[in-house]
Amino acid sequence: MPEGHTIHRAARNQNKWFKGKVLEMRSPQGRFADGAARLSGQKLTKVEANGKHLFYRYMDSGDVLHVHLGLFGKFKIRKPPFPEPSPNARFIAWTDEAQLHLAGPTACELLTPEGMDAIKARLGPDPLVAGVNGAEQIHQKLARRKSPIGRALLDQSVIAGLGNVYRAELLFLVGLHPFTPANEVPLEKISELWDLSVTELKIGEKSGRIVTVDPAEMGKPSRAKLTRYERLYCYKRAGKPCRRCGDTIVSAEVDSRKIWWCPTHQPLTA
DNA sequence: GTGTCATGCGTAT
DNA sequence: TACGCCTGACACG
Repeated sequence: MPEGHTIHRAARNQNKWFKGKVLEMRSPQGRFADGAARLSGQKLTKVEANGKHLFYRYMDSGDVLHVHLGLFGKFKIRKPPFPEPSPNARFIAWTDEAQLHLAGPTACELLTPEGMDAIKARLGPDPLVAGVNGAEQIHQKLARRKSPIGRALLDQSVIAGLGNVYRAELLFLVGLHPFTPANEVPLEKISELWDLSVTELKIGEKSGRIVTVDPAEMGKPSRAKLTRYERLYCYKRAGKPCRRCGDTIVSAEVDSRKIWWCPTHQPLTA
């Protein structure tokens, strides 16, 4: 389930197990055989997350492993005794203590540091990178865009790390209709959106799932007590009542991705 | 068991 | 705008 929170969580977890360690590596599926052969036996300096991208730094050689999970990619961390890797594993990498198992990524490639910088350069601010305030930057990028804010939020060069779930939920939380022209969203609203992104993605990174609903509104004591059907306000809730006002959640397609909103909380003419 | 859809994105048209 | 890539979950029968 890869939006930015998943990627940062993966980096944190993988650093815990593999940072500073010499990793053996191979590609059961074969599509990363050359890369695995090159990296195998190298010491992994650290894992960095930026938006939905992961960069594995090998400072001794300068090699960078770039992974993007896309829609289907998944990591597993396994403890010994290691089970047989699935034949479709793009790579497995391991020490004596743990094994990292990757399947189904959109990107798994070797880069130079320059190649990594080029990818980072085209990403907008990432709410999960500490110490960044992206509001001004985002506002400037949107200044000349008449296209809908609902499209802009999935553009990784505007803001890095949001996916379709956070898009719908954040727009609900700030009360913006997804079809609002991006350049008509005032800086204060962008600021609100940015701050909420930080808050919500942090919650997602900690818990490992996207939970935007305030548990008190559902009469629950904590986020952890919410059922899978109670965690979101809008995403995939077409035809259901808004949790706050009871109006019917509606949906539409933007660039062949679905989006959901509450007509009352997110009027087009705000 | 089969079919559809999905938290993504690059490339071709 | 459409398609291809890649996998797993779930609805349906």
